[in-house]
Amino acid sequence: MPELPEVETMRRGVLPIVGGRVRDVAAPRSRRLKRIRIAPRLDALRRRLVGRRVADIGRAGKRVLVVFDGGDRLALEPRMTGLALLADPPDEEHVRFRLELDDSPAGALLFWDRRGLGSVRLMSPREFEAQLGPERLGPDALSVSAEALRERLSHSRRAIKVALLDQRSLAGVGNLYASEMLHVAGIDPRRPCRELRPADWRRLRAAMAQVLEEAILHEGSTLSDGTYRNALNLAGGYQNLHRVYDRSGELCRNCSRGRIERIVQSQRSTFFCPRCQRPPHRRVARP
DNA sequence: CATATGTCCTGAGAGC
DNA sequence: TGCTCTCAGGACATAT
Repeated sequence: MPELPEVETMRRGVLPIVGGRVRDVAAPRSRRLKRIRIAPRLDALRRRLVGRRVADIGRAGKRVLVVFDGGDRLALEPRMTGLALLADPPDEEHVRFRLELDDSPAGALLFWDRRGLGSVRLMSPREFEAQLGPERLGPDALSVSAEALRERLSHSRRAIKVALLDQRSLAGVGNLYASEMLHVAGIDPRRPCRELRPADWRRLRAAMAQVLEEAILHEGSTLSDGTYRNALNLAGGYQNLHRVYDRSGELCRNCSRGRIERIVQSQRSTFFCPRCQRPPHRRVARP
């Protein structure tokens, strides 16, 4: 489930192809598996990309962007099980797309995706603006200010955990890191955004930066299914530092007394410590 | 307008 | 053992 830290790790891992020139593109077919979304069609993609140089590797929320000279961008969207790889893939069957390169230390950039919910899309600058511009994608969670965070979310009636997953409001946070950052901030995931106070937003912003930066340092989280890998097909290490995610019934690593609970919000699992993430005391009205 | 729900997809694991 | 069922949750389309 690549979220911001995993996708940022992919981005950094793919940086060696900057300067490379596209020799060809390929979308290997597996008889057994459905085809992932690739746009435009492969022949059009080939026409537009062969001969182009890779100018940069960027990131838009949870997508890796291969930026070509001329400004077109190839957006690799991993969704649940997608990987951007320079090394040999976990298996050949699930390789969905190849960008073959000259003048690059890596011969090819691969998009591998076991479940096939991901996509590969080439966008002109106009298309990029329409599909992944500020109208569609909120400020990046790694750099958002406390003020912008509050401005984007504080009017919502939704529970804070649910709102954090809305990519239009804030880009990059997914199910796992939403639980983790709310635990560090000491905020109950069920609290409606409108009831959070300025101090809560400041703590949340600090916890967000702390958790995401720490996770990037450890190259993301490889969960028990082992799917997520960096660009060299190596597992991440942040799963060993999870405070609440997938730790139901275990002791809280902060207070050592609460037991982590699992609840369901918007059909997704949320994990929290009922001791460390209590609802706030009501302010007592003075006479 | 904001928010909620259904859908896609594959493989792992549970239960019988 | 092998079958069926459920679940995981990204983003988007559709419904309320």
